Amino acid sequence: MSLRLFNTLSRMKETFVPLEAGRVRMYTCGPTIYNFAHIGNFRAYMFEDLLRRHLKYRGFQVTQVMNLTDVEDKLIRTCRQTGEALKSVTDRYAKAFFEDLDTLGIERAEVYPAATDHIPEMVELIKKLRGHGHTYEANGSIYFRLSSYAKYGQLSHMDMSQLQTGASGRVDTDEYDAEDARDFALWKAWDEEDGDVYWETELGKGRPGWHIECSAMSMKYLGESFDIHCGGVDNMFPHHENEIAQAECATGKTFVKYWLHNAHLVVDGKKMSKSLGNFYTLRDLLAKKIDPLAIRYLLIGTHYRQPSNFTFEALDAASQALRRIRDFRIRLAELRGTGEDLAGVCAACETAFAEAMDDDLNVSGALAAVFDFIRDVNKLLDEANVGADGAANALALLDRLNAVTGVLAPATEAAVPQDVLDRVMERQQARRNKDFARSDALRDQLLAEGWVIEDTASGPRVKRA
RNA sequence: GGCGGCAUAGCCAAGUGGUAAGGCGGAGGCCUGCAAAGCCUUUAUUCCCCGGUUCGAAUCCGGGUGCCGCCUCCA
Repeated sequence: MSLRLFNTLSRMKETFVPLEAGRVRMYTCGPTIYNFAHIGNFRAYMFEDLLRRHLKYRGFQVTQVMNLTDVEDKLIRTCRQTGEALKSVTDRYAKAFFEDLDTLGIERAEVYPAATDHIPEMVELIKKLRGHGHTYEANGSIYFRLSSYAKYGQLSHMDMSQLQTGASGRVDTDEYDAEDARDFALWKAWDEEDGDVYWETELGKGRPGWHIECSAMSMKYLGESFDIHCGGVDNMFPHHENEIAQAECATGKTFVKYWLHNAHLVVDGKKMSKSLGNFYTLRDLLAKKIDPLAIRYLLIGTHYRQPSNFTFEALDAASQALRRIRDFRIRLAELRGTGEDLAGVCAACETAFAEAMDDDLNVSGALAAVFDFIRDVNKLLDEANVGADGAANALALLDRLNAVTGVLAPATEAAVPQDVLDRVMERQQARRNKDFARSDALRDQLLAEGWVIEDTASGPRVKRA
């Protein structure tokens, strides 16, 4: 079975066939680095991480590009208000962004181009569009003339004549000098509010419009046509439509083959907002001592095109699920001797897992296969039929599937302190002496300190609570 | 006002025409000195509501209700 992905262009699942055999080039819309990213943002990056990991699992060589938007209206406003230099703000939040990616186990993309490092590329692209007659100038700014591109709206399937200007309430249309409010800026002429944020270019003194960076940088690193472009559903219109218009009007080629959009995250069934008190950055959750892998588990657990409901109850369930996985790995790692090689159950699990993932990244189905496997193997372990060889096969399988999901790794256990080990031994001695009052007291005491004691056939096992 | 998506158990969540995956939680049992872990049984006669199509609908169609997204720089 081959990988099928839901393409927004066709609104259908399509068999994935890359432009170049064995290789995937993908562009994923990245953050505006003017603040800490919130868990809704991370849902998008998590989905893209899952996609790249599965592509790699399926043997593709992946080149992923994620932009960092480091010049933009809000950013300039912030700098104006605080007096801090643009670069200083963006450096700080870029650093925080990468720390957060590491915390969540999100793999690094191959390239993270920043907009301000690619002004010449954007200027070149705008010049090309101007040469092809797709632009006009007004008060020093350069706009893209939408009416010059008949295919506009192909992605969002929007009927341009039905759009209500300013309906979102997000834009003060008076700010625009465009001939038609639907035209968008490619290059914005400098004005006083921009302060020292400007570039002197052939297009004049100013700064790029937001959409142009993605067209310019994606084509620079991935070519004029590439395989996959991802982003949140909110970016479908107008951002991605504009990217298509800019790229295809400049090159005359198809820009992107597969467009993938992730649905949003809600918290307790409601839109995340500061006024509702349900707005969380990753750092907010870490401050609550939440296991970042539980956040990863939760974010990954809902199919990317379904709205996901983030609740603390679900987060707790995710922690418990991780514990089950980790305990299972501990149990396997302790096995000695020889026995059942588990080849059959391993193969069945991997097939079911891969088929689910191939179906537009059905990660819920894939994880269900893993839990079926865990239950089946636990049963065999209870029957004492498995040895180190079978355990090695099972652990190797978990490692392979962990490379895709990132939630099947062993617990990172710090060494157990000697005084804890001493008391475990003391308890064991008390048990041999049938002094259960003493042994239970020691167990309670250790539990209160965060250590769980489990008595197994081969002796006591110590774990973090 | 226009366009699009979603609604499945206490919670999270698969399934999109053939009789409800999986995880968490709850209940009972096995194991255990007692626990924990693990295993077994159980927990939605039913998939937001009302109609319709069909031998058959959570799945298709129509109408509601609710939530979410977009309508010119929000993942």
